[in-house]
Amino acid sequence: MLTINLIREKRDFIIERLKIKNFEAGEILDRIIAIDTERRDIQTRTDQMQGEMNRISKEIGSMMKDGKKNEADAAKEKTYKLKEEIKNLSDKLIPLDNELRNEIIKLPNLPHESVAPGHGADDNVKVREGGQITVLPDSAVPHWELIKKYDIIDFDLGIKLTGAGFPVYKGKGARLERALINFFLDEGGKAGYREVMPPIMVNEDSGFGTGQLPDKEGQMYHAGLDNFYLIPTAEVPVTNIYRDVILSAGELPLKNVAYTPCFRREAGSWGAHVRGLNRLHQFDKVEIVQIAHPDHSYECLEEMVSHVESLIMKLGLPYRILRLCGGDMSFTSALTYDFEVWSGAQKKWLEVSSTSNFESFQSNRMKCRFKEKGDKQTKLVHTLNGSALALPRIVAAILENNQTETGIKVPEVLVPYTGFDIIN
RNA sequence: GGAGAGAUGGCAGAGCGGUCGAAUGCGGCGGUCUCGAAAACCGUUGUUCGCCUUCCGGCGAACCGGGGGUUCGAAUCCCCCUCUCUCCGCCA
Repeated sequence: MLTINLIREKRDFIIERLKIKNFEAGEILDRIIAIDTERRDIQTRTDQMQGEMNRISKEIGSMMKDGKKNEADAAKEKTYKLKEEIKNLSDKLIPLDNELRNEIIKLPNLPHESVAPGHGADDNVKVREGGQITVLPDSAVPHWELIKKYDIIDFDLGIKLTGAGFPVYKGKGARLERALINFFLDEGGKAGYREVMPPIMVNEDSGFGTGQLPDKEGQMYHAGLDNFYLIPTAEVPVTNIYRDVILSAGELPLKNVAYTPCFRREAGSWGAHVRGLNRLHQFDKVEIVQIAHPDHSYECLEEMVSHVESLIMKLGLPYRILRLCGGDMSFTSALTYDFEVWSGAQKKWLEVSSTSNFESFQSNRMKCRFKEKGDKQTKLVHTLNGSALALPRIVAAILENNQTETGIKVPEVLVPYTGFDIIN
């Protein structure tokens, strides 16, 4: 959520920046500015009247004490009309506040100056790539055949238990999944992230704080009886740890890493291109989240990018890093790097991490602020997060790229975690 | 699920219709003392919005879990909601 101050002061700048995201902001901004002007006018007037009212009430108090009942009654007479005027005016204030907020939350975050214009995936900018593109023999098969062959992930059983997109990991498949989670968590710990285990259901306030609500309501599973949402990513609970909190500059950046299952309804996005592990309703992910000082948040972002990159390198997977163009970025992000790994048998790139700086977009929703030492005023922190990493496509890539005649070779770094070096 | 009690500033905890943004203690910050530290002593100490101020700041409004009501006036009285605690029940 953009701050009202920025909107008041930099209307034209916002319009320019949002063009990069192919968003026409002019009309909304003008509406916001008009509502805001009216709101301030009304508040100024009600504040004045309320002050007058408070003064008279105090006078009545001391008159009563002094036994001047007649004077007090006369003063009461004066308040009746004033009270009514205040009510008439202040009744307008709440609807105006709501209206204002409803308009402001329609505005996406401003893209960072390094973000290229563009409309979709084709316009993303390749930052760098690493690893060797895997060349597999013609006999190589995609992961959905490998998991059947070795009986390590069972989609049909998941359909029986729940529905499509809820796989059951079995035997070495389950072990591999757990090994990856532990490996990612341990690597996060080594990089200075505190491990947390948050709830995987959140309330409405948390959903709003990170920007899932009201926008992506339909993309989350909702437990209606209690009004809880199953998290689509650990970003939601972990970032909301700092909702309504005032930090001191000295404690920044705060770094947390969390493993959670993630739940996504993925309404309307199924098709032939999302076979097997490519898209699921429930999947595992380790997420890193940073709460950063605004002056240093882009250094934090670079550090997170290096961390994610190191994970992929250690797993020995070919990868590339993309800086998303304006049209492909999320509503909430200021700058996003996507990480993709090469899936040898499908012969395509699979997105395994999205690492972003949200600047103050989430913190303004969450009211997460900090104070500089000796400073009275509060400022908004910057929030960042990244997948480090999302499991299913990593598993898909490992299975496909590492397949051999005799079985699937487990990446060396994972062997201490799995307890085996081949799936056969 | 049943019965009862409660929710006040960073924490603990008073206040139960007017002078209460709120006593007191602890903590935090600044200072005195000290070679330095501790102790002691002194001072200071929330957030949001609006108006004025080119800085420093000043003035006003609101906030005592959330929402509504009574009243000239509400932390204090009434209603609803949420949450917490205690006992009972159930239970990994």
